[in-house]
Parts: sequence; C-alpha cells; structure tokens
Amino acid sequence: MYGRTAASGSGDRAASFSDAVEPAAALGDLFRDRPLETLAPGRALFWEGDEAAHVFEVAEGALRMCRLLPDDRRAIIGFAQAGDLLGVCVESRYLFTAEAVTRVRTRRIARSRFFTTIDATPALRRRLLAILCGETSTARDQVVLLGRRTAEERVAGFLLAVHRKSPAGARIDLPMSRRDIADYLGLTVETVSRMMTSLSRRGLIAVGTGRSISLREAAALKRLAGQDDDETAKGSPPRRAVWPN
Amino acid sequence: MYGRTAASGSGDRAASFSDAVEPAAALGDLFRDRPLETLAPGRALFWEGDEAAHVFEVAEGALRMCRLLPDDRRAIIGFAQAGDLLGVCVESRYLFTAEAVTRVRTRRIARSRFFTTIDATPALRRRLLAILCGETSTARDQVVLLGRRTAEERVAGFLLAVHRKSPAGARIDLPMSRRDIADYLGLTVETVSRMMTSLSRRGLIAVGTGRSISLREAAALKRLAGQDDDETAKGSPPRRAVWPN
DNA sequence: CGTCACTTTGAAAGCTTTCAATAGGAGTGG
DNA sequence: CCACTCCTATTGAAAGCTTTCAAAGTGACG
Repeated sequence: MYGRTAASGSGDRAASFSDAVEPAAALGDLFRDRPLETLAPGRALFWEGDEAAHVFEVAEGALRMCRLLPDDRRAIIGFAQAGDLLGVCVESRYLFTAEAVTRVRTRRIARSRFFTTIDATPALRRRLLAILCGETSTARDQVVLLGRRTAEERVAGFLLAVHRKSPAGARIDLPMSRRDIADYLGLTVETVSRMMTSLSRRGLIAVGTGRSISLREAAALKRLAGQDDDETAKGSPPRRAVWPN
Repeated sequence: MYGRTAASGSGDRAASFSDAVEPAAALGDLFRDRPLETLAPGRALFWEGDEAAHVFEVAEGALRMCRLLPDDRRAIIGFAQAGDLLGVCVESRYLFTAEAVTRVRTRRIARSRFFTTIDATPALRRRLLAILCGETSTARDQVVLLGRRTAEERVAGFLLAVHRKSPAGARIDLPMSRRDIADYLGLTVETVSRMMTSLSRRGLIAVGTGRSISLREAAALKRLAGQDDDETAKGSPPRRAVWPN
C-alpha cells in the first residue's frame, strides 16, 4: 500500500500513479522525527510475504511495487515517490515487494504504532481513508488500462501520467527503465521501445538521451491515450450505454 | 467500492473477487433496518460519475462493477455479491457503474450517515479499513492477472475463484454471461468460449447446460492458473529473484 | 577506451482478436 | 405443446497486434 501523505496534485483519473488527495492533516507528521534511511537503486525496502513490521514514508526517490509469478514473469503494480506511504496493510504480511528504482530515502515507524496513532486521531483517520480509497481507485484504473487498452494507448497514457506529476515543462525524466515500464504496462520492453519510437517519429514526443523525454504534442497524446479533455462532452454524464445482459 | 460487510471465506489471494476478512464487528448492522430494494437484471444500481449519495449493501444476487472507455470498450472491475458493500468512496462521485447481473436486492444508507457512524465506532472503523485494504489488494491481483497471464490462465483462475465462493461441490453456476467474463478478464467472448471448450476437451472441466460448469480436475486447473498449492515450496519465502536495475 | 547493461531494430512466430456463420436455449404466442 | 424469435454461446478462418528471438546501437563507468 502506498499513498501520498500530504499530496496535492491533480491527476487525471485515467492512469495516475498514486492518488490525488487534498491536503489535510499530514500523515507525514507521524514520521517527522524518525531517522532517514537510504536505499541504493535496485535494493528492496521490503519483500512480498515478509512480516509487515513497519510502515514507510518515502522522503525522496522512486520505488516500484512488484509481484512475481512462479515462472519469473513480473508485474509492477505501481510506483511510489516522495510523500507516498508504503506498507500499510491490515494483514500481517506485505503483499508486494518494494524496490528502489533510484536512490531512495525513507523513514519508518512500527506498524502497531502507526495504527494506534491513526486510530486515535480523527483527522489522520480520514486521511488514511482517503489514501486507501485512492489506492483502490488507482489500481482499478490500471485494471482498465491493462484490460482494454492497446500498447500505444498504454504508453501514451503512461507518459502523460508521469508528466502530470513531474515539476513542469514538457520535459520528463523517467526514473525507471524500459523494463520497469513494460512490467507496469503489461507489455514487453521491445513493444514499449517501439511505441516510443513510433510516437517520436510522428512528432508527439522527442526521445532524448538517457531516459528523458519531451512531450511535443500533449493534446494529441491525450487523444491517443483516450484522455481527451473534450470540453464539449465534459458536462454530460460519463456514458450510459445500455448493455445486454 | 465494495467489500464484504461480515465475510468469512478464505480466498486464494490470486484471483479472488472480493476480499477475505475475518468476521468482526458487522458493518451490515448499519443497514439492518433499512428496506430492501430490488433491482432487475441489467439495471444499474448507480452510474459512474453520479453523485455518490448512498452506500449500499448487497443482500442478494450479483452485480458487476464496470467502466466504459470512450469508444464503448468495457472493463469490468469486479463483481459484488451478498454481503458486499458498494459505493464507499471518499470523493463525491461514484467511480464506476454498478449493474445487476442477476436479480439483486440491496439496502442503502446515506453516505454521510455511513461515514459519521463509522467514524464514531472503533470496531467499524477497523472493519472498513480491512475492507478497503482488501479491495486494493483484490484490484492489484487483477492487475497482475491482466498484465501477465495468458487467456488460459485467466479463465482457469476465474473458474477457481468463482468456485471458491460458491456453496460447495464441483459444480458452479456462473451468474454472469460470457461477455461479462470476457470484460472482466480483458479478453473477447470468443476467446473465453474457446478456453472453456479447450479446458473441457482436456477433461479439466465439464461445460453443462446454461451457465453451469463442473470442475473435474481442480488440481490441474490450479496448476494451469498458476495457483499451485505446491506444499513443498510453501514454506519458502515467495520469490526473491534479483532484478537488474 | 573497453566492458556491460540498457535500448532500439528486424524478422518471424504466436496468441487473440475480428469477422462470419452455425448451434443452443429461453421465452412468447398461437 | 409446438413453432418462432431473439439472444447467447460456440466454431472457423483470416488478420492483427505483441511477443520472441537475435543482433546492432548507445551510453555510463571504471
């Protein structure tokens, strides 16, 4: 589990990494006086199945939350970044592995203390509730993405999602590798690469050196990703197509 | 959002519909004296985007939670059944449409009252927390399923999941259509049908009349679905494959 | 300035989807 | 109670999008 401890951020619902929640009581306060711990790229903060003894707050860097299938296929459930909470779960074991993508700095508190404090503080309870609802919502967005969108739509949507939470400008620096992106989007590295190339050739993005990318035609990209800010249809209720039973 | 208000149930984490939570304070009590409302098959309990005025408890029947893409592609996020909670969300609008698959009976309470009561009752707060964590976990299982499993694994896993929550016996009666299953598994109706036929021809299942299916070789099915109850590997920690960065 | 890991390309293979058409079943009306 | 209609499920065959398998580029580092 993860979630911003005091995030702002908008977040088009379609394809957002973590969740947009209005600033409120800061869950981050819980970690205020805990020491910072550093994690080198590639190292795990905790493993799926391990005793969930702590709850973590990401202070810096990016992590990937992943799960492995018996035959080594890997699925990345999401990425966590500064301000996100990791390891919140009711069960006693972590449900996924959290690995550092970049150098990461975290703070931790005992799970028991986390819940005790949360339970005793109305404002924090509401924050946690919001975070959990957001997490579910994000995971479901991912379900829609994986279940019904093409490779191109996934990649376009991914780039837009990253962009939405990066400082500013058309330039984005992906902290993760193509493999991470592929495992997050349910594709292969090659397909991700091909889509990037394709978007690039069509002038929608510019693939820079390393892992930097510039969005050239955000509007077109949104159209591709199916995240049209179609203002005309904005007011109308979503879609009420009638489906046979 | 949905979740069992007082569920028992085990639930192999891989591919479970709703979530397994130990019995505790019954959230269902909140609905105890509310009148039952009936919904005919195919009718919506609420629409995505609608003002989330109520929280519902399913008393009977099965619903599908779905989302539509701009071009009519549909994704089913999950199914809800007796005991599940629907419509819990922090935001003011429903994030998906809930439609009756079978004849459904529900009870409802105002969202404000729901949260007020929950907030005032420690035991209920913990229940809700557990439900929300479970929902997130379920949605993520689905992400892994859609992102990294083959059509055959998905169908096999789906049948096992349905079986796990049905009364008993090898026989299961699917309340939903092939289309619903397809939209839930991110496949087409034809592919689902072909997989069923294939499993049937190999003797793993027997496709009865209507929507009934018998599991002939549950063990083999589990192997296919990647849900091996491999006792030997049971004790060992999940998987700690080291991934390059 | 090599080495190694990651990314990009190519070409062929594969799994699913599409498009079409044939079964099956449930419900309706004569 | 049977004929008729409609909708859902099953099959087939061809097309397509992704994946696989291989190999060539690129860039970061020591």
